[in-house]
Amino acid sequence: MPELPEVEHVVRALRSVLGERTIVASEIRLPKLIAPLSVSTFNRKVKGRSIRGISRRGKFILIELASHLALPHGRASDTQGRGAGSRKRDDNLILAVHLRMTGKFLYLNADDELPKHSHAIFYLDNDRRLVFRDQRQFGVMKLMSTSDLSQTKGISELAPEPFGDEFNFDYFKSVLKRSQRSLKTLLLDQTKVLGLGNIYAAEALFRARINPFKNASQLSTKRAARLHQSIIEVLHDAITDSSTSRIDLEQPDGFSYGEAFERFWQVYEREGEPCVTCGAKIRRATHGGRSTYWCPKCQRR
DNA sequence: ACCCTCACCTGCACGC
DNA sequence: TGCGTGCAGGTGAGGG
Repeated sequence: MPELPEVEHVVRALRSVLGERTIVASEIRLPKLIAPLSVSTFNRKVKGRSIRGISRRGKFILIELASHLALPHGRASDTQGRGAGSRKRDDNLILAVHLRMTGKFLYLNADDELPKHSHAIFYLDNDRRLVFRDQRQFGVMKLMSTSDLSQTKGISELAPEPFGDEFNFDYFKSVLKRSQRSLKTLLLDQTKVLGLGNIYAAEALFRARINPFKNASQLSTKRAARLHQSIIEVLHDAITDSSTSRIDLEQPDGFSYGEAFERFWQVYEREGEPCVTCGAKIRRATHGGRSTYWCPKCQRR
C-alpha cells in the first residue's frame, strides 16, 4: 500500500505517540518478519530500550532505540555485567521497518483486542502497545546497530531522497541516459528514483504529460526536466494533501484512505474515465506485471 | 551492470 | 452458494 507520502505520514504519526517511550518487552508471532535474527535474540536486544527518534529513508521507517547504558543506573549495570560481549556498549540500534504492501502500525490500549495478522507487539512503558499488522506478510523489520545502517543491503543502494539536493536534474538525467527500460519501470526502481510506487509513478508521468512506455534514454532534455519536476511535486503534494495525512494509528486499519484520498489520483484506477485535462478516456495496460494508467491524448508516445 | 520473470502471502471481486 | 481466476499500492533472488 504505502508509497513515500504515506510512509512519511506513518512516521509523523509514530513520532507523535512514541516520543520518549520505552519498550518494556516485545513479542514476535511471525519469525520471518525479523529474520535472520531469531525471535529470542530480537526480543533480548529490544527489551528495555527507549525510543530515541523516528525517521525515514525512502519507504523504510527508521526507529532509533537508545543504548541500554543510557538507562538509569540500576539496569545499566545489569547490562554491563552479563552483556559486555554480546552487546556493543555505545551503539544505539535502528529498527528499520518496511511496510511493503499491507504493513501497518497500530497503537493500542492494553485491553484492545489484537486484530488478525498482528505479527509483532511492542509493550510500552505507558501500558499501551505498538502493534505491527500485515495481512500479506511481505513487510520486514531489520534490527541493526546505527553504524551499520549505511551498509545494510536494501538500504545502502537506495537512490537519493527526492526532496534533497542530491536528487537534482543532473542526477536524474544521468539515470535516464543509462537506462534502456521504460520510464514507468525505471520510476519504480528505488535504486534510481526514490519514493514512487505504482500510483505516484503513474501520476508523475501524467503530470509531466509523458508516455509511460517511452524508453528512458530517449527522453528529451525538456521532457526530462518536466518529469523530474513532476516527481518532486507529486510526492510533495501527496504529503500535503489532507486525505493522505489521515493516518490514524488507533484504527484497526491504521490508515483510513477514503474517497478524499482517491480524489488525489488523476489517472490511477481511473480506466475509462475522462482525463481531467482533455476528456479523453484514461487507459490501463499491464506492464511488467503491474497495471499502468495513462491518458492516450496527453501522454502520446 | 542491467533487465526480466518469478516468488513471497492473504483476501477480495468477479464470472460461471 | 461455491469454486476458480485474476488482481492488489513492493521488493528480492536468480537467471540471462
